[in-house]
Amino acid sequence: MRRHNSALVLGALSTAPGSSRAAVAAATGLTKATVSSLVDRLIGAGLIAEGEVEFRLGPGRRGTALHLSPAGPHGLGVEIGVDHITTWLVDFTGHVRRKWVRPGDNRNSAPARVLAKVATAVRAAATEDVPIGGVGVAVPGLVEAATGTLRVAPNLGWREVDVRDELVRRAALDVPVLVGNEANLAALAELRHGVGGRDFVHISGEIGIGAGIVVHGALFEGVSGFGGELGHLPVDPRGPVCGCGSRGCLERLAGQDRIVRAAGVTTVAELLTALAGNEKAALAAVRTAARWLGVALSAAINLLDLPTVVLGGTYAHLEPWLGPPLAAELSRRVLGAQWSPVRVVASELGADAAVLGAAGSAIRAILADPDPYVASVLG
Amino acid sequence: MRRHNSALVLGALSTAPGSSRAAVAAATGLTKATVSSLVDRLIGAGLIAEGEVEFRLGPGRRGTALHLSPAGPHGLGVEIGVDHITTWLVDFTGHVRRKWVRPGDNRNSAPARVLAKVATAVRAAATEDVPIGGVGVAVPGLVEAATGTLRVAPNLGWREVDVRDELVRRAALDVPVLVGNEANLAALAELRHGVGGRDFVHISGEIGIGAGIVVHGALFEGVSGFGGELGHLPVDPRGPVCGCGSRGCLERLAGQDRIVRAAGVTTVAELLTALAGNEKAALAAVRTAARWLGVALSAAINLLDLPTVVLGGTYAHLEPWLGPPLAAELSRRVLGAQWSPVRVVASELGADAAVLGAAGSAIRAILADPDPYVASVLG
DNA sequence: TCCGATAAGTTTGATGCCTGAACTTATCCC
DNA sequence: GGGATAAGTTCAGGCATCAAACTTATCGGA
Repeated sequence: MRRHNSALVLGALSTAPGSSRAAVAAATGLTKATVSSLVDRLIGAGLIAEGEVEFRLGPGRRGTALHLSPAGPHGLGVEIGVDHITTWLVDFTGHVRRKWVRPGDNRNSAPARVLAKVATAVRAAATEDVPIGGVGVAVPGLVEAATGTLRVAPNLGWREVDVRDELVRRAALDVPVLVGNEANLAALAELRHGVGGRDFVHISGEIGIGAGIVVHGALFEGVSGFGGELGHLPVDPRGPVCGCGSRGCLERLAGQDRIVRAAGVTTVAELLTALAGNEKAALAAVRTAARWLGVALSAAINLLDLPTVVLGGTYAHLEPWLGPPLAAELSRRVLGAQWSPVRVVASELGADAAVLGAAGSAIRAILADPDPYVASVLG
Repeated sequence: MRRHNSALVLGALSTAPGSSRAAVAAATGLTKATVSSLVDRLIGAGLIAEGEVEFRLGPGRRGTALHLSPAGPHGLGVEIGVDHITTWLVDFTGHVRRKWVRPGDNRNSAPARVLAKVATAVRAAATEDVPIGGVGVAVPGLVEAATGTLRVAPNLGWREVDVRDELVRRAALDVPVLVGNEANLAALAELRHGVGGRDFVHISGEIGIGAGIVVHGALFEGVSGFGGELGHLPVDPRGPVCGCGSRGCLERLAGQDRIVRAAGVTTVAELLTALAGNEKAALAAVRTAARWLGVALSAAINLLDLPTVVLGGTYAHLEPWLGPPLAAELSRRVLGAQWSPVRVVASELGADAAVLGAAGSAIRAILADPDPYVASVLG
């Protein structure tokens, strides 16, 4: 009961920072008295801090602004990439406090070896003089959310790795560890820091194409956590064979590799230069990819009824060329488009969305249920 | 608090009817004392009834079985079809108490006219000597769940009809009225009475192809309630033009009409005869439809990570021929299939799943939050 | 400058629900 | 018949919420 209401209060302050106790009471439907006592407890645990006195015209006492405390529990985000391990320390309000990057070829290393490095990175971050509320780990593969097990990560060449348990053991952690798919966590970052609102599909195209689906402000992970595999939607049933065994997967037709090659260049940077120079092959390559993306996304939107598509990763940079034809394709293929047209926007988060989301997932867990953390602080 | 726990108790009895108070306490994590007092209240409101004394070996007092009361609030389900209005009265335990059917061509009638007939049917049902807990209305079109507004129903030729308000006004109802898409409500019926478990896509193919998505035992309706439009997934981007303005929609390639025509017959009955007689054209037509269905469903499953496909409506009858090639297509195209193969099963509910689900949605609302009903009974 | 009006935040007593423990009831088995 | 076991009830205690009264802070007009 108090547990639930504490989360309500934190939620109100998260969406409307700087609210007074009275404003929080109004927003949550609780009484001022209840909010007062909950806020006292949350301040005691270091989750909330008081700020300036409110500025407002007219009569009446001014409220004291409340906000999530920058000294509250920090989230530690880890991204295990193909050629790097990136670690970000993010404070309770969402600001990035510190960043580490360890380059290295993880593709050709045994999982145990890489996880040992991750554990070292986590232990190093834990020596910072701030409380750690949880660790989030982003992995480029299928993750079983409930257990934190990585089923398969094609680009790492990993299979059946119990990332959570391994990490808890090696880093001797006493805080929650959450493991998630890269694309899903990037979508979480978009939800917290981005422009997608509370309902969207976030597409992140690096080597593969992943999607994170956010509905009513919550990540939709599917039944066992394998949801959002947009890259393997069959968009051209008679199309080229894919590594997954199927045919005509989106990844083959609109993936970064395909676009770059069709444009007659070798890197994304070159592609962008070519596009800026209005080179025909590049423009056509992007337009074709947009069409295929449109087919896959219209499937997703007809099923899930989402108002917004956020282009992340490499696609964010291609948005000026990719966005309009994609939007056109969607307006043609989405059944409900005439009532609520689908918005296509570019993410502003860049390539680091996944680490940011990983750190954010740890913070989000505390926001959603602060009691365990509060209890651990207050004893 | 009590509100939430009352729902917990009802939920436990709904999944395990005949449990004793002690068993409910164990299942919910509440204490025996709490369960006792909650059960007293729910019996007083007529939601729960005591049954026989438990039969069990060994020492100790026997518990008294509890179950949802058949005299509890009934759900009234209405289906507004193209050529009929069907009304079912279903008791709190899920048993059908009475059925009414009013044939009539609703396709060529003004919504007001049809809704007047629906209101008459509802008032007639309300004269039965049982308490009505709510009304559910199934409509073949896009429904905005929050407001109960029908945005468009192509087969009825309706647009922008405020079904809920109209019906409340005309039938002078003082109980909740829920309006939902036919396919979504059919999926709810499958959840309550069917073989799909707690996570599945339910496909109902009549004139169009609709899908209801159930995840973690709850209907997934999307952001505004327009989800599950499987029929308009683009499965063959270069395929035939569809009435919706897109190209290669599933409905065109695997809809009932298409299968029947491709088989060289004119009705579903003839199709089934032809299949039973091993006629080549019929077998081929169904096999082709299965392939296209597989493409659309693999999109759905890659996105949503669902373990089961339930074939409803006409497809249920075709399952012996449709199921195996569909399952094969899915195992090829679904990325997670190697870890958790997708199960394809035929629904056993027949054509009436939507009405049943509509009635069930009213009952479900009370199970999920019995307090308003309890308060209305106990005053 | 003082005082009434307004609004934020706190204190206090009452209420309602859950809990744990003791108690009653019912049944088996020796 | 009595001990053991288990269901269900009673009762005192605790905790969170709430409404209402109260305190604090600020404005604006007399």
